[in-house]
Amino acid sequence: MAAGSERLGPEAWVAAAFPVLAKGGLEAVRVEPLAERLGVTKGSFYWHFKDRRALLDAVLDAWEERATSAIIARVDSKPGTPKERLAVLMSLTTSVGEGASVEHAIRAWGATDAGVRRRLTKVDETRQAYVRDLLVGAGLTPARATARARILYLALIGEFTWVSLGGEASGPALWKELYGLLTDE
Amino acid sequence: MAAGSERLGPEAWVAAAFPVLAKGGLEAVRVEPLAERLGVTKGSFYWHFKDRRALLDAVLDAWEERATSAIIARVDSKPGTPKERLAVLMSLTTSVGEGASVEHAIRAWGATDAGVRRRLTKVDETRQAYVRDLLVGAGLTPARATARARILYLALIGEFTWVSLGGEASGPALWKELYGLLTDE
DNA sequence: AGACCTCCATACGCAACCGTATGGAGACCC
DNA sequence: GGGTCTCCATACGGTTGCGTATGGAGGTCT
Repeated sequence: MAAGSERLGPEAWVAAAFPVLAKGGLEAVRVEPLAERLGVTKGSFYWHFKDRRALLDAVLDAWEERATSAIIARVDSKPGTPKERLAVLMSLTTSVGEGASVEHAIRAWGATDAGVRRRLTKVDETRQAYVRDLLVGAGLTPARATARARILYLALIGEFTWVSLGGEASGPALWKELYGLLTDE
Repeated sequence: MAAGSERLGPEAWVAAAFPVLAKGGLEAVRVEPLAERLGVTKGSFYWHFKDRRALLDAVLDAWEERATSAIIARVDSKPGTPKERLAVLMSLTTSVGEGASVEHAIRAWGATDAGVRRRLTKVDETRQAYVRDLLVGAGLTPARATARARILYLALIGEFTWVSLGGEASGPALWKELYGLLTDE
C-alpha cells in the first residue's frame, strides 16, 4: 500500500540484493524476504528470473563489472607515473564503504561454491597483475614486483574483511606507510 | 551400522563441527546433518546442548583457545630475539592448513553476528598487540610498529581468505620479503 | 470493443530444519 | 532384580523458504 507502485525489472531485484548481501551475507539473499522488501510477491520474482541462482549470477555479474573493470578504467584514465597511479589505486580501493562488505560476503560465498571461486580467482589475478605492472613500471624487478603486489593485495583483502566486520578503516597514514615500503621510499 | 558405537560427549559434536564449518561455512553446521554424520539422531544432540547456538558457542570457545592463546604460547616458549620470534610467528601462522578455512568461516560469520564480532575483535587486538610488541622490541618506533603490525595482520587475514578459497599458499619467499620490509632489512 | 501481452497476486505442494515430548536400552548401584 | 541415571531413538508440530500453477489487472494495438 502506498509504496512506490512502479513496475519492476530484473535490475531492481539485483539492486535490492546488494545491501542485503552486504549486511546479511549470502544466506540472507532469499526470494521471499526480498520480495517483501520490494513490496511485491515472489510471483514477480519468478517472472524475471528462472530461480534464485539466476539472481545470484546476475549479482555476481554486476559486482564483477563494478569492482574490477570500473576501478581499473578509472585509474587508467588518469595519466601519471606508475607510482602516482598506484597511490590513486590504493586510495580508491580503500574507501569503498559498502563495497567492502559486498566483497567480503562474496568471498565467504566462494568457500562453498566452485563457480564463485572461479570468478574470484579471475578477479584476483586481474587485480594483482595490474598492481604488479605498476610496480614493474616503478622500477622493481619482476620477481619483487610480483611478491609485493601479492602483499598489497592480501592486505587489501584483509582490510575489506576488517572494515566489513566493524573495524575502523586503517586510514591514509597506514596506506602511506605500506606504499613507502612497497616502493622503497 | 558397524560405526563406532561409542557414546558421545559434547566434545565429539564440537570436533565434528570444525571440518563442516571449514568446508561449508556456518550454514552447514546444522543439527540434523551433523547427527547423521555422527551416526546418531538429534535426540543425542539436545541431550548435550540446549540448542544449536550452544554448539556454536562451544565451537567458538575451542577456536579462540587454539587459534590465539596456543600459538602465542608456543612462540613465547622459545627464546630468541624479537625478530627471530617474529619469523617464528609468521612461519607458524602461515602453515595452518584447515585452520585457515575455519578462521575464514568464522570471519564470514562475524558479518552477521555481533557476538562473534566482539570475539573476533578481541582476538584481532590480542594478535596485533603481540606483533606490535615484537616490532617495538626490534627497534621500531611505537607508531611505526603499530602501523606495520596492522599491515602484517591484514596480510595474514588476506592469506587465510586466499588459501581457504583454493589459492595456493603464498610461500616462504613472499613472507620473507614481507619480513624484510617490516624490519627494514 | 476485443484480443493480447506484461507484470504481479494468490494458492499450493514439497523439503529441510528447529526444538520438544516421551519412552526405551544399557550400565551401575545396592 | 528393582531403582536410577545417562544417553539416545522416535515421533510430532511449527517455521521458512523454494519453485509451480493459474488467474487477474492494466496497458497496447487494431
